[in-house]
Amino acid sequence: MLIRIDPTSDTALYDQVAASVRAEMASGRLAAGDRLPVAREVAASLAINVHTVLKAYQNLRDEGLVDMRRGRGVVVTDAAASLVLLTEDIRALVGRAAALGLSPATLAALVKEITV
Amino acid sequence: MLIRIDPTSDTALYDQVAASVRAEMASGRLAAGDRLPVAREVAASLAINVHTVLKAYQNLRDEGLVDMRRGRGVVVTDAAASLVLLTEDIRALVGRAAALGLSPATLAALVKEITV
DNA sequence: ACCTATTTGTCCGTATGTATG
DNA sequence: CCATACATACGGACAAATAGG
Repeated sequence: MLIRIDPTSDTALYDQVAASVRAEMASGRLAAGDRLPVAREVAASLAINVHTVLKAYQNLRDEGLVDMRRGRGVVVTDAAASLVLLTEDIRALVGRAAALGLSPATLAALVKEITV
Repeated sequence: MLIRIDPTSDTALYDQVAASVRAEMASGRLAAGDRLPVAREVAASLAINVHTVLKAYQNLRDEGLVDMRRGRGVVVTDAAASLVLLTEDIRALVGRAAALGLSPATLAALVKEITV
């Protein structure tokens, strides 16, 4: 499992960690049943706090992407599979946007605006 | 605003705080537009940590019951009004359960089971 | 049935950032 | 510019659930 963060980014660390995990799910490298690395180890390897990693994991749990249990760890749920399908749709959308001369960034802005 | 906790209870402190606020909303003592007491003061008066209160508040925000903004505080949303209505339904349900010889505790267990 | 290691859950304390008024 | 109050991140400690020997 590869989790990366950019300390210079202005997005919250726990959001970066969660996004990193989601990306792994979307790519299929993390599938249902797979276990996420132990929070404390992730924190150590990224040189951030355990609480920060746990908050990321808990957010993923709130999204239904993982199950968390004491002594058992964090396990990817079936919901992660739909992320893979969603990714294909997103890619297609980005492609259509690109064909229209719209960058992924502006597309993201549009999506965000509509979501809100 | 009255927020009470029972240190001897086995439910998490932040859950007790959140439940206390929800009760105020359900009773109508806290209505839309009202402001929740500052987290730091609540923590001080209950002799618990600010984070514990903030976590309770953040949970309430995730439920859509309050709005939280830096420098402005925590404000009750319109969604709180529906809590009042819901309370009436709950009371009615408890009444029907009681008529059937079921205690609120067993009713709660049933509700929980169905929810899950 | 017991014990131990693992791993998340909760709580505390502190510090700094940042939007609001 | 200043005070307020939540947001984020760090650090540490102990509890509780799970798994495995």
